[in-house]
Amino acid sequence: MSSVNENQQNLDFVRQIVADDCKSGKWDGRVVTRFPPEPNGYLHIGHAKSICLNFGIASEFGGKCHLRFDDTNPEKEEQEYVDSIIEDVKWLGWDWGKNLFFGSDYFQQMHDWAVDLIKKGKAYVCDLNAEQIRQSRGTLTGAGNDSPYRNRSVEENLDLFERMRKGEFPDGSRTLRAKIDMSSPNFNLRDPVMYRIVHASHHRTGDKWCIYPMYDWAHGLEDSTEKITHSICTLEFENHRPLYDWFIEQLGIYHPQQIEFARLNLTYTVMSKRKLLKLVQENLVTGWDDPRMPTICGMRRRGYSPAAIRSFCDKISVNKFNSTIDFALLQHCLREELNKSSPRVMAVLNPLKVVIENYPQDKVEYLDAINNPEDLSTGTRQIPFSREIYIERDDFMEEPPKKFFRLSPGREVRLRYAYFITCTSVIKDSAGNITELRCTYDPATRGGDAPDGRKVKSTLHWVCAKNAIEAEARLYDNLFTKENPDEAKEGKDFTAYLNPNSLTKLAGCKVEPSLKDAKPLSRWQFERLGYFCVDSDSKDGKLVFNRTATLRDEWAKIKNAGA
RNA sequence: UGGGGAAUAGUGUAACGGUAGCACGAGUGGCUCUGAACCAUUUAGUCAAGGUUCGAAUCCUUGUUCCCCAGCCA
Repeated sequence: MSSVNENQQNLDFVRQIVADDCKSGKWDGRVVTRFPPEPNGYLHIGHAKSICLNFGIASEFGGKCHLRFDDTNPEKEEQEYVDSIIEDVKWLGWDWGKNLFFGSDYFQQMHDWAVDLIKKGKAYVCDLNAEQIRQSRGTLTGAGNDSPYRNRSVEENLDLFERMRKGEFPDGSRTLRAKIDMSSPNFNLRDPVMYRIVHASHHRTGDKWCIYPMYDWAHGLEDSTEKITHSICTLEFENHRPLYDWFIEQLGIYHPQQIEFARLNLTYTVMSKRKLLKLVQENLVTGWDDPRMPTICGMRRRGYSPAAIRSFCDKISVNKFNSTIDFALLQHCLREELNKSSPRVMAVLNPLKVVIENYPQDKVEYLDAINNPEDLSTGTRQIPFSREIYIERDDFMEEPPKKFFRLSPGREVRLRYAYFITCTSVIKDSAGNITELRCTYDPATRGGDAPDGRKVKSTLHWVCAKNAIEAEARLYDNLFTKENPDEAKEGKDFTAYLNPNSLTKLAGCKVEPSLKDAKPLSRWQFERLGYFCVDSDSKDGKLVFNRTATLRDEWAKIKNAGA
């Protein structure tokens, strides 16, 4: 936990408010935030922004952050989502201690407060159906009309509300509404619905209730009950703040401050739960945890580390206007973190066999390789080398262009941690495809350095053919081809911009033997290729790797510029 | 058309009346047993027009553009 330095500048606007409040003693120095997801979907990177904001503030200011499920709509919510959300927040590295709450735990209290409001003449039972309410709500410029049931007596309202609660009326037949102002320019104040009748089983309260509170009524009460100081939510709730305040003021209960910030948008992705759900339901991806999804579980499976996501949330800061973050920034945060933390290993994705003709037939020797040059405390390992090895097909060109430094006929390169080799001949099949390379090695360059000081332009990764492990690699690209898939042309929706090449499966990859017992979710850097993560589909003897991200690739740029 | 918000390099974000800075991206060079990392360096910005002021991204006025709101969703 870090504490906020008094002199620290550059606080985002939310932290600035919190800092000011701490200074003025507004909340007696308390800082209590909350992350209040509805358990109706999986968490995504946009939620991570909110999670890091709320838990981050609590941590920095010596406060607490509650994890609270806003489970007021039994028709959409499920235990499966509760479980996944708990797992994801935990995985991101945050701890709510004992402060795990559910809005549904407060249903009785909310009900009693509603009765209070009825008694004060501030709420009434309305018999209009949904369509009638919509029609009487008015328009952007014109006031709405009072419900004909607006002036029922307190006694009648009390009686009807009680009968609503007992289940005497069918779904949608009545609501409890706040009596505010049907002519308010703010729609949220035009007698908003507080309770609706829904005879549905709730994942936690079962059939105890058949009336369920609406978000606006419930949320402030939840915050108030938990003595939240700063109730941080997204921009679209700005219009709701007057209602949030109104309910709490009418009840005369503890009053937290609602603060709104802009939600996250990322290029080449969609972020709404509805759209992500559609991708899952229509099998456009393999599930919520498809490594191409911006969900936390998808990113975890892809190989993102919690630290990388936290660093990203840190860098994007928080503001009050909509913006779209360049996916490259996320990628930068990822690489920055994985570069420090990932053990290096050699793997060949598209193998090309190389026979070293002057190397003894049956000899196998072991060479020292550094596990992580960014962290030498991780030590070294030994990798086998023999007469036949695999190199990357892309690392050889028969007729190399000027800036191609890798292997070509007659050229000498280094095999990482091993020897200098020179290509002596190219073997092709009848169709003219290269099937094998013949090379010679210089025994004096063992380990990778030439005693005579001569240099090579390039170092290649390789895997010993005799000891290689077969593996599958799944390479990912953006799920969408368009920077903003939401900006769909007429008659199309975001799915029209799905990238047909977002997944490439490569079978027959060769990885070094040290990876034999690599555990699912373990993260590695395949030297010169990128960061890879063992997929949960891996079984004994059948390793599957997800490419988390490529390394930055200068040669690819040169190549593409030439094309 | 009513109400609520917001505008700073390509992108994101600081500067709280006193030198417009940082990060990502892009470019160039260096280094290199990863064409990675790292180092150096270049590029490029205050929505517009007025006003206040010695001095304005910041304060005032007017305008422009963008986002949100008419669920018994959250």
